[in-house]
Amino acid sequence: MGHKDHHKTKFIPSNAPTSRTAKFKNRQGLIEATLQALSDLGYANASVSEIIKRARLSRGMIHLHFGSKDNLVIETAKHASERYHAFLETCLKCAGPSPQEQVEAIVKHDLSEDVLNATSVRVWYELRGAIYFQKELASYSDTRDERLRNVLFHLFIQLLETYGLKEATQENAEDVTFAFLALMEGMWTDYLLHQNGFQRENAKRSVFRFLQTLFPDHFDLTGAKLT
Amino acid sequence: MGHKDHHKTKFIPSNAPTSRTAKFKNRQGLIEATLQALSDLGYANASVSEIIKRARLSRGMIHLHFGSKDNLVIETAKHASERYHAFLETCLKCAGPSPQEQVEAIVKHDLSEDVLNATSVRVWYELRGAIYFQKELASYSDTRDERLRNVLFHLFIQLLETYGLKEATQENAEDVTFAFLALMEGMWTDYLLHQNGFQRENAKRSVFRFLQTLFPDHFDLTGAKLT
DNA sequence: TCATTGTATGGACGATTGTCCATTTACATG
DNA sequence: CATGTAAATGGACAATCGTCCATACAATGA
Repeated sequence: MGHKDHHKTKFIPSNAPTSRTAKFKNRQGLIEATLQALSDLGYANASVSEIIKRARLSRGMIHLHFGSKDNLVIETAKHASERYHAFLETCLKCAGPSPQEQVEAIVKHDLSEDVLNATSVRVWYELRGAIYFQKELASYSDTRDERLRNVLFHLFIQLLETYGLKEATQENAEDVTFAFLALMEGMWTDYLLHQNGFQRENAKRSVFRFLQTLFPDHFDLTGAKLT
Repeated sequence: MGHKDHHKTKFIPSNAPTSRTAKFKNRQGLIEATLQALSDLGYANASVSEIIKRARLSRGMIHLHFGSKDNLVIETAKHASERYHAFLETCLKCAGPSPQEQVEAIVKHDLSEDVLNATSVRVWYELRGAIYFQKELASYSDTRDERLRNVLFHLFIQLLETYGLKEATQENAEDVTFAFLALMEGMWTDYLLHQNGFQRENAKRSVFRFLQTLFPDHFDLTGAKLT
């Protein structure tokens, strides 16, 4: 069949249809509403009723767009994960090329208000808790995954080579990476548990103090030292 | 009233009744079953039915012993929290008195199989997630609370005074405490997310490497240095 | 303008939730 | 052994859960 598109609208199949964009907007709205509900009520209480109330849509929409509630939650986790990594990517691109500047960018990203805020931290915790009975979530609820781990490993290898408070062994770099990630992760937990007392600046200083101890030539208490 | 106890059983109101101990045993059983259910199914799916199935008791028991399911969960959190702190206390008592040995004891406690195991970590995560809509849980689901924080703060002050890679300022000790706690916390999260790949020994070495960097005279990769 | 198509609505459904209570069971005492 | 009290049972209850579908709506193409 190809004989019948003789005066179709120039092969622009469906460019302007407001319904398409409206559909997408509703889909997006459901995901945002799920994030909101997870944050407000936790996984246990984020029911279909609560989600559609926040999305200002009707019951059926979840089934229409996602097939099931489980699927909606998975797509929500996917969305959150992608947003996290996309923003991180941007931060790394904007920062200077030196390893210490790259590490600094990661710290600042992870402690920024865009990433470390009441809603996100809650959502990450809820999603991680749900991994056990919703295995598909595992791949989307680990922000410190292999990707980030590898980036950091290579940055620390470089730093260890430049300066040697320790020798630049494989094991050293692995340990530093491991400890650094655990440290950042722990900051998030601290934020979750002590949201009132948490001081973003203290957290940042504490991390840079850790880095300064390891690499006195490359870091000080405010971030990367430019050499 | 008072004229009628002339030959009551010597004021021992109910000493030997096996029913009392049986009741206590059932109460304890419900708490253990709740821990199990939280670990197996998560907070969202740990229903009354699932809990009593594990406790091998009848529906009504939860209401009899705890008044409500919410209350049962709170008591369970309390129980877990007390167990954690009691064991920590024991570890600190058994360890040597020097600050580096005390810190070592804390590390080994927190990374021991008694504390860091599949069930516990799951339960802590679930309980923390539930804080937002069950505020009472907050006081029981933070293992790294003020108590532990103060103990560590004073240990690090001592260590900073003995040896000065940094000066023994208030701020320094606070930062070290903060970072140390975050580091330990992060280990737990890593365990939760990568249970298969997690190596207890690597985690321990990583922590001691961190401590060694800060206090080269007091720690090496295997723990406290005895001087 | 009138069909056709895909989107959106909200009520119905059975299953399951937590709570409660009328019974039954077990045990200590008279 | 009979009696009374505390412990334990398991079914009834309304409320809510997630799923699904008959219906209504809006936009597109002939």
